[in-house]
Amino acid sequence: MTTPREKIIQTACNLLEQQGYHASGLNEIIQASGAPKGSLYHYFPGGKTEIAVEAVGRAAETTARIVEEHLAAYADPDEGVRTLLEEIARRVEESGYAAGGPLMLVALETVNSSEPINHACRQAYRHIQSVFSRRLMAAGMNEAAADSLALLIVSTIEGATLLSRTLHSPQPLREAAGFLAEHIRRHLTSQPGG
Amino acid sequence: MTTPREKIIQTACNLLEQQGYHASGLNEIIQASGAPKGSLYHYFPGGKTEIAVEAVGRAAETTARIVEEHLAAYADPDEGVRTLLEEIARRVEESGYAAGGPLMLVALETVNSSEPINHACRQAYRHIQSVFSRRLMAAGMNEAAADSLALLIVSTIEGATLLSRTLHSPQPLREAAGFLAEHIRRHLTSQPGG
DNA sequence: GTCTATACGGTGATAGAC
DNA sequence: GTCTATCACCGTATAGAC
Repeated sequence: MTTPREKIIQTACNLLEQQGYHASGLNEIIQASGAPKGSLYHYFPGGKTEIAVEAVGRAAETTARIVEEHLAAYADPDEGVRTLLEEIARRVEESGYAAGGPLMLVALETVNSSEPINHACRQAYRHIQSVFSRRLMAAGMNEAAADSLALLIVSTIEGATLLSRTLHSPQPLREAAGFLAEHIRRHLTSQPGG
Repeated sequence: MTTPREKIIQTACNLLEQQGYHASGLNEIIQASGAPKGSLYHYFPGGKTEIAVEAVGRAAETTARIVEEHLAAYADPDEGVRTLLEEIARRVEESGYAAGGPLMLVALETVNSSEPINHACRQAYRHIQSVFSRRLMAAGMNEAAADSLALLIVSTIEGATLLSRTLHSPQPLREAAGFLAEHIRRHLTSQPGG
């Protein structure tokens, strides 16, 4: 069942990722989604803000699922993170550096202008952080250390994606992949249960 | 000598940093700068795009100077980077997470929509990267290794700033400070001349 | 639920007087 | 150099018919 509401949210996800909040007009979103134009405010009484909040939540779910899949596919978290970064680099490059980091642009644009959207972005990043953190705890780290390292992982991924897109090069993401994998492995092997 | 052109560029720097390109209107920039409104296209025949290009260049110079000062103030690059990150965290926190990372927002907004502005952002990041790289080479690293590590440093700073602003917490920047300093020190001590 | 029409303010940019 | 007036377009949001 693909409701008009669903199509609008998914289209908004892509447009916000590539263009950002202010550059993505309501008309553009509706037209690209193929959803009926007249029922926009029927499905989203909160207007553009509500669409963005829903899109950010959707982007967070999608991202968290991808992260989980990569982390679950390898016996060691450092290898999971490394392949995740390589996959991100592949996707960013494949899109011609037009896509990648579905949250960062909206997060920055709205940090000072929309409390509801900022709240959604915070929840999104905290959710993704928790996925990394749980995996690190399962590998033997205590909660505080896992949370700290998970936050660093998310920060590094976002920064490397930002630089890769801006510089039109996968190098920042590839550098980050090696750096993160090395750091994670070191922290795990220095743990009591390592 | 503070020409109207100069005032406009500096005002644009601040507004672009806080709100981004699409959210900062020409009227807003002119009014906030106190510059005469009628001479906008006399000083900037290229319109809004030219203002943004100039502002990005100015932001890059300012940032590079701050980085250089911190790196020059310490005998070891890892300590310079650590205090730089702490200074950034202080500034971001002090602004109420409204400012920080003068380039990232414009860089992301324009990566797919304005070639001239993207070019300015690329030059800006490359310039800042070279400041780190030169300091690492002075500490004994070879050029390739220094460039790689410098790119990672820039990526990590940008990502941590992004997360700190979004989450309204200095923690991402503080985590990044410790991890980067540790990583840099390790790389330097494993070098031949370390 | 979906449509069309429209209100209302804003945008970047230009023209021409001074 | 600076001003005012104005352009054509776009934005979000709403009203009312069906």
